[in-house]
Amino acid sequence: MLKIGEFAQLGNVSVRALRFYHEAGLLEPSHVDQASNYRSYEPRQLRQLQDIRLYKAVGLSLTEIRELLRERPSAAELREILRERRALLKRRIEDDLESLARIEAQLNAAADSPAKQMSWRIEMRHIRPVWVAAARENIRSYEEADGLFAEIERRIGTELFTGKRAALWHTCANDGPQIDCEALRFLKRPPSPVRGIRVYEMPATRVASLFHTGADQTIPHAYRALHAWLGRNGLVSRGPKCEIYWIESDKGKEGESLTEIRVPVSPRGCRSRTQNRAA
Amino acid sequence: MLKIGEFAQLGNVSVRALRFYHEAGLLEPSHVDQASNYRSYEPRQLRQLQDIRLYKAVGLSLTEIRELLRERPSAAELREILRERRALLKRRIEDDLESLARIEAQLNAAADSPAKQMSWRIEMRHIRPVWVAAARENIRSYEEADGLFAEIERRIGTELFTGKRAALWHTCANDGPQIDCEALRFLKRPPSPVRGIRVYEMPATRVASLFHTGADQTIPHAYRALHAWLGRNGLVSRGPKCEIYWIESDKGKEGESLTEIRVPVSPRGCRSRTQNRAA
DNA sequence: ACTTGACTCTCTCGTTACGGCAGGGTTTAG
DNA sequence: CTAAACCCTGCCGTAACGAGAGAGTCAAGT
Repeated sequence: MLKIGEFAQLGNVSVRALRFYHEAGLLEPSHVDQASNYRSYEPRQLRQLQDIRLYKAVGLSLTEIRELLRERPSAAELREILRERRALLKRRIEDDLESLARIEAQLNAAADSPAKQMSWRIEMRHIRPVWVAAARENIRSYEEADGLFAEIERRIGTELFTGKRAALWHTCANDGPQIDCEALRFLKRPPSPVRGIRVYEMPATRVASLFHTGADQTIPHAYRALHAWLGRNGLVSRGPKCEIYWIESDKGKEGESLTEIRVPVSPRGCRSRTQNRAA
Repeated sequence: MLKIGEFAQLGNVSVRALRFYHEAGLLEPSHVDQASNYRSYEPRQLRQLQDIRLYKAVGLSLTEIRELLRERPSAAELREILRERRALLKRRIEDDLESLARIEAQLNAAADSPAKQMSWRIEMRHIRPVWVAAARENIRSYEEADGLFAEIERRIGTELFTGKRAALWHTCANDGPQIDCEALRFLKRPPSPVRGIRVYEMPATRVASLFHTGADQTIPHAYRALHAWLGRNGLVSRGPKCEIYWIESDKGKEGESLTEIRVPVSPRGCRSRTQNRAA
């Protein structure tokens, strides 16, 4: 019979932890004095304490450990649990390393343009599938896009809209004389069929996303930064870029505007039929 | 000006988190309505939110992030921080993998002797340096060790003792006719010089430790398990094993006894002059 | 003007696995 | 007999929010 202090020392845990395990039903002292409430433990209980520490080291929570102790699992079951844990751990490690790499890329980006002081935050995002109404046309100037939006808004009740205006740029001025613009509105739900307007569900995608604030002239800078970032992160664009006009500024006060640029990406070396020259 | 919900959506965080960041002084809304307490944010604040998420991804605490945001660090400083984090992460990963490996070894140990049902828990422990009083002699039978303990106890006041009796077995019955036993008592502090008894400080060591309960006859099983475990973990013994008699049983009720066995170890391939044949 | 639904506010509690007190009883060695 | 060393219960604090209650606000449609 050991007092709690000795038992704690032998088991390499704190007295406080032992009391906690008692309260949590993980390790019941073999005897509790009626009068003084002193706990005592028997030598053989050391084994159970060591088991608890073992499970803790694998990353199990005390609740899970309690279950395990109750069920007295076989070695095979233990190995199974261990395998799961190992897999989980490896995933976590990979995630960590990946995010570290991206952060490093971000820092390098900052170093690339130290004079500019303007460095962009670019993130990967998972986009859920969403229903859209679209009007696509070849236009000669960016201003003509307004007409496309107007057409969507004429054909579809505004009460179905969610979010703001957006556009897919299948081809832009950089790529040649043609500007192939698909004006978009996001919809709350699949609408009843509409004539004159294409309505479809955009599939889920992974995109690199960048937010641009301020005057529209600086948007090309943002694009250059985005493409540089893609290169550093071993990614390639695999479709038309999407702009979402979260805040559209009135002429004169352009500082207010907020535009999100999304480029669907896949790892370099991954071929896709939807690959776009524009990217 | 964005309402908190929109801002949260654009920044990929929860409304709750934004309120929390406000309270914590991480991200002050650009405006709070006097009457309704509604928070509003400006588009440019998105950048700061993204920074926060970036730092969080590196593993910084919100407190640290707050400092960082206040100090507006240069890219070079950021890289420094990142390097630290990366190092820390790598250490953590290695630790995790190491403990996983040990646990797997433990499971294999259990598989080795499924019939026995008796599987031992073996752990690595770091032993702090400690002062000891020792009496060492070649003896012919284990019972003679009692005499050595008696001698220590005669020569040194018992008020200096801490812990229980222990013994270093430089040579044991397995190794030949000679049993080279060093009886030990741990001391609270370095004592004044004593004649007739060797007193010295045992250095810090890493040991593999195993607790044995029950009848003394099963101790050899424990030793075999311990050596098997060392083999599986790529460790070799590098000195005399130490037994600590935490509970010494009276004859008749041997179930109560508790003996710790410690073997000082080093990674395989690591040579040492104190290497002992007995191990 | 009224309602409805979508937002928003503050406040409190819950989470994990204990650590660190305070305030008071117990054991043990000298 | 007393002092030191243990032990007890009970309460608060941790990090970073999530969940939910209960109440106030906003925008749109009737």
